[in-house]
Amino acid sequence: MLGCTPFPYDDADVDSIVTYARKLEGTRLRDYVDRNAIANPRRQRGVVGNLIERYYFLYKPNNDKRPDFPKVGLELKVTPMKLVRKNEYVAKERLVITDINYYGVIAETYETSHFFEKASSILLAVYLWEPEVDPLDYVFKLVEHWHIPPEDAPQLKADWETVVAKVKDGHAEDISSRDTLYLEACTKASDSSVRTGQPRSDVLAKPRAWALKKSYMTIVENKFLENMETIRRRPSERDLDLLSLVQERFQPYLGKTEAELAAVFGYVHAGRRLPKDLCALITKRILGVDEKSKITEFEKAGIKPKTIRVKKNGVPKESVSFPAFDYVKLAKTPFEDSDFYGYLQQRYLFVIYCKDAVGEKYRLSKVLFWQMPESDYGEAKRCYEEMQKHVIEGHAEQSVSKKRNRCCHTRPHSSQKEKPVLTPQGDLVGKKCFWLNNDYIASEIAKASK
DNA sequence: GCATGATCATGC
DNA sequence: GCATGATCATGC
Repeated sequence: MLGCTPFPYDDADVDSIVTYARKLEGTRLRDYVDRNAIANPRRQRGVVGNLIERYYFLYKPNNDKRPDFPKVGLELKVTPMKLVRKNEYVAKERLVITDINYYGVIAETYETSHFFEKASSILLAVYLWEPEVDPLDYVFKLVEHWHIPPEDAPQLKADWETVVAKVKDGHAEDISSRDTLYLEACTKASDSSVRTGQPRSDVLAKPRAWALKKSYMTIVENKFLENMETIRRRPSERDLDLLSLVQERFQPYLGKTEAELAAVFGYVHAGRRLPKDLCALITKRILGVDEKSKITEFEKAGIKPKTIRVKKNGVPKESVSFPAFDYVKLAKTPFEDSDFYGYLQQRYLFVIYCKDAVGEKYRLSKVLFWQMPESDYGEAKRCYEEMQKHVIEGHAEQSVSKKRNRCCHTRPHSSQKEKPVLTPQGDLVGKKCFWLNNDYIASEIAKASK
């Protein structure tokens, strides 16, 4: 049968292609490619994918709109993962699916869309990227025939529609990756000054492409790993996007006190106080996920659950802390490259408990997805740079007080017993971290509730 | 009562 | 034993 094709697989048979592709697992490009045959063996974008097409699947990379395996509508995607710590792999990049044509997309529905067609059948080949390693020596970790999982379809559709709605409103120039959870409209990297037309406005917009987010791809690629659980949807919930699903699940528990919730889920034990991470536990239980598991949907969208206890006056009892920072690193890292900047882009599920007007008890009052508005990054940057200035001037022990900044401050994050850490001047100072001001959080919660 | 400092609890 | 998230404690 293989004799019918010029390939080492039957290009009219998906199974044959996938079976052949799987043999990549555990091997390297070097196993198929003669180094001398490669004219320009530089590290460059897409080089691994191109070489695989040419030297493993034995076809010429095409740039036209047809699928890579046109007879069966199968799209090949070759993409890197990297190791961030022991046993923890993350996607190194988003997975770009296809360009967005602003003129075409407004005539599509999600189900008839170009994106849907391209994403419906993907041959995913994942290799392990390593610094300082020749691309020919990257090892392929995983080859999968991937389809859109049914449980992700509602969220992907919601994301797709969010982006397309902006094009329909004549605001393609306002599209941002921040608008969506799993699927994003990412800018095309080549030249950031390029602009293109859009159908319902004369304003030029950046050209963009549909891409599955990095956080999403991390989960797709880790799916063979354990301790990750998907929220099991009831039939009536099948078409809900993530926020609606979460809100629906929390609905029956709103108004209950922490003690009541703890009792419902069996966390009350004589002579023992309630666990400190009760909220995180309860969130998982309300969503029907084992307490030891991570929630697949939250990981895909990079969402962290966070308890917020709100006092009678509407202000959270505590500010929200981030991990401690390194003085030496802080001194030499610009805000835009900092860990802090990364944390600010974190998306949260705020699980909000309010103290009721009469009693003294906190009651579960609402859940809310939150992300810092971009318009506040400038204020956060001011805080960062003020702390940076203290460190550079040899006053690492000095914090940026809450009164000096609308959004954030710095504070110690260690006990006296814990050992101090080095500053650029070689002094030893107790660890500190950035915090989001509780009154800032209060105003953000109020904004979202309007 | 708030801002800031200090410490606890848990998981790896 | 440390990193991280959550919360308590105290001094103005």
